[in-house]
Amino acid sequence: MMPGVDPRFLRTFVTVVRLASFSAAASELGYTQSAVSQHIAALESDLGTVLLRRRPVEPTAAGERLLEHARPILLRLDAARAEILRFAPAASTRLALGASPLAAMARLAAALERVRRAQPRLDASVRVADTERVAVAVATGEVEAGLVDGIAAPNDPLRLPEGVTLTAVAVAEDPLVAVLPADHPLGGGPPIRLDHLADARWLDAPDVGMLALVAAGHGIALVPERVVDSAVGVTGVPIAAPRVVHRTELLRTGSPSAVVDALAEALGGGSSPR
Amino acid sequence: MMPGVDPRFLRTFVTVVRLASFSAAASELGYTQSAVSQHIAALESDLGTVLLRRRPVEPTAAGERLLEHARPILLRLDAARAEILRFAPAASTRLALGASPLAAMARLAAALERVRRAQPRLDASVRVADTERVAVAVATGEVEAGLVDGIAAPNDPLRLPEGVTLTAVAVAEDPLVAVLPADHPLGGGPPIRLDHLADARWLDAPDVGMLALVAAGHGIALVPERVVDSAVGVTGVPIAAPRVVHRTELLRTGSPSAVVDALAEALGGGSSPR
DNA sequence: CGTGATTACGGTTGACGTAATCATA
DNA sequence: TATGATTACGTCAACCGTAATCACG
Repeated sequence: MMPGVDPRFLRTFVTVVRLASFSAAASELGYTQSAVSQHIAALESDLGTVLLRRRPVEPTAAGERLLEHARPILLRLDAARAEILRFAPAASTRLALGASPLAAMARLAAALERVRRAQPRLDASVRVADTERVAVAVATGEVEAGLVDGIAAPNDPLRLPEGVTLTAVAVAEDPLVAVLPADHPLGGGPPIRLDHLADARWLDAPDVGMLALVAAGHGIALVPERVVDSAVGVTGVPIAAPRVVHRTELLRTGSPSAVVDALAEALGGGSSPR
Repeated sequence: MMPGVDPRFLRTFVTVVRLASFSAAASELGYTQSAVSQHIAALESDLGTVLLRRRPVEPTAAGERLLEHARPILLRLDAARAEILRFAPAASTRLALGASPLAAMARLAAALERVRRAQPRLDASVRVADTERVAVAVATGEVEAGLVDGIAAPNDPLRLPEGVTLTAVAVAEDPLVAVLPADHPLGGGPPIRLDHLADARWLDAPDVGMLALVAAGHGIALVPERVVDSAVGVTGVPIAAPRVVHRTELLRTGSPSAVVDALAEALGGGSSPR
């Protein structure tokens, strides 16, 4: 009567779209070609709409819309499962971490060292990936916590992928300055309004290596203030209008965990719950 | 092998928690007491954790966490279903709307009138409810669109319930002023910083009727600028620090709809997609 | 004891696989 | 014609209801 869209069907649907093939999706998911066909047929009949064009396999407009719902739903479903599973086994000694490359690695190492002093038998490991993958890994329980960074408004949490809800503990927040070649006309002037620079050429990742590019006159970059001090050939110009910071956060799920608590403590985060 | 949390089980779980009873949930959902018990047992066994304490029925800590995932998941599942179902029937003539009470009703009526001139056979209706209910009604397809209002930062969309993703078309945005009794010490002074007023007494809905209360000295209110002009006995003080506006939005799903397009057009929204 | 949750058990539904058929590049 | 999607059909798991049992107030 009210069938309600089986998530398993959604999972095969997104897989079919990703691989653009029923049979490839079947083998990846451990189904037969037939089962996949039946899944898609069930969805299409239930929703009364064609979701895929076949040969070549590609989503219709309705299919595109369904995709935008399906991915966050599946993510959240996995996250829910992973989070509750954490309640079962009493305090494992594993502490797998995710970290995006630019997040303060040295600081993480120091914090881990401090945690290990209290818990010597801790089996800690760190995997490096981009911020989005780290967030998903934390949500789905692949890792216990993640250290990520990014650009945000002051006191605002970083943006996470849709469907991912995690607790963010702010670990660091550095004001950003716009960096210009030393001879740039805007250098040395008053604070810049970012919204007046809409058509300037941007280098948006706060990677120190990029300062060389800026010095060479190839663009404008946003970097933490303190990075600029040690660089030559560039000028740091404070930003007036939309105030932005480079923010580092420890991401964790809502389920209680002594080890993660200890790590958060060691990282010395002023808490900023979401 | 990877069972994956059946949403039907989640639905009975949240119902059981809401009603604090297995049997009540069973009758509401059209199941037997036994089936509900089996649903909860399946979840608990799958997740390896006790989710509910029985007699009285209440969620454990793990159950609480699961609830926070379950509700948005179920909402989103319904939303996905509803949105795709819209693709099936070619242009129904129904236009059910939701509206929160304070949103510009006169303006809505005028816009509807204009839409009906183009489509005389349109079966339009308006249901009034609070903003959250309106948002959910739009997401789940109960209504085609919703007119809502609320307080937000300039250019920021209104906050929607978790799990609800809709397109918001800004219909109006009025700067807010703090309203004080005419004899209030802060009146006539410089712009107020809201963050300096943390412990003042608030009346947070921008309802004109409340100006009377303010005039009588019962609190401080945030209201649209232009409302203050016509009121007596109160002073409007501009706000400096966290700039806030009273925002009115037309909420709609991502699925294309000629009628809703027409309505958005008639309301004259500067588009602000999400 | 009585209300309400759990367990036992059997029937029916429906998801999946095998295999045959159809369609398209 | 070959690769790949669909349809036909049989099987088996699991979901739900009936009914008996258990437990807490």
